[in-house]
Amino acid sequence: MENQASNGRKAIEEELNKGRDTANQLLEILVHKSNTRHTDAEVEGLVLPFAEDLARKVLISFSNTLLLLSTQSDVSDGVVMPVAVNDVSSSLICPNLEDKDGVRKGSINAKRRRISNKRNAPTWEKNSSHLIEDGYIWRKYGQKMTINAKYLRTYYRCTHKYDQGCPATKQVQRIQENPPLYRTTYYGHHNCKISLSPEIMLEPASSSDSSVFLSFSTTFPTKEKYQFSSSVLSSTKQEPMEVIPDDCGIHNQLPSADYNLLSDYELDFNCLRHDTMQSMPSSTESFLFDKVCGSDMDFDV
DNA sequence: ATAATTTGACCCCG
DNA sequence: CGGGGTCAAATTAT
Repeated sequence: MENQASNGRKAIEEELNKGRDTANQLLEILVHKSNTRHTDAEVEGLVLPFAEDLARKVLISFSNTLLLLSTQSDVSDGVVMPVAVNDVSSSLICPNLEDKDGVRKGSINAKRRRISNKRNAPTWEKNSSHLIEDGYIWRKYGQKMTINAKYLRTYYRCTHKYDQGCPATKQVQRIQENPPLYRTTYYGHHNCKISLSPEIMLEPASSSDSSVFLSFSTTFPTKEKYQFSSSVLSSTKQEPMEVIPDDCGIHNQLPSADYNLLSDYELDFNCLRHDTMQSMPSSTESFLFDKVCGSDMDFDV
């Protein structure tokens, strides 16, 4: 019992640390942005999405912390396990931004002429020790063994490609086995509209119960949902082939625990959709603040 | 029943 | 022609 409490405390600390780290990353991005000359389009198309991602993570950390705090005082509702928030050391590479050493000056000009080719320059890419969830719903449409990669590469497109004509795609390339490492490369931008629950909108100034994301807990009455969403991540759904069953031992600590936290895995509520998709057609699909930067790029079209 | 994944074929492009 | 990306029919999951 005291153990639980200390576990909870530890988890809280971890969450806070994580939030701090993420905020630092965000700061770095912003500083880097202002130190480097980028066109608006570059900032908008490359920097923003990542910054947004980081901001989201910060918010998640807040939410998790709050959740932990509230759960701690009400232990009967569920056991809070330390979610082994093994730092999601994910590094981001913005391929288009990387040439700050003057390697390729033309990119600024090239920003709009990518229409010619189908395979455009990546929007951004990210290495991660786990499968990235980014808040969007992806549909796998292929996989390939590429010539000089030892591992499979899988191809995903936005689920709304056909019903909304959303052009976004991504590739996930496993680049390392032992400490699992994936490179996720995004192409194109989402223009799909997702029904967005107003509660989920970012509302920095709400003073009282600012647990913005905790609205999930109200959206989903039972904690099964949480379990579901957390397990789905590491097991089947997303990257069946490529998924590593025992995600770098992150879950090792947790027997069958129903930890209610949103770990970085669940970070993006994408996964929550799995149980809603059939049953509730117009449901508040529950995720995404992506609307925030919904100024769909000047790209293409 | 519908939706997602699997997987070999197909289709460019260099 | 080969490689990488996508399609689509069959299969599997929900």
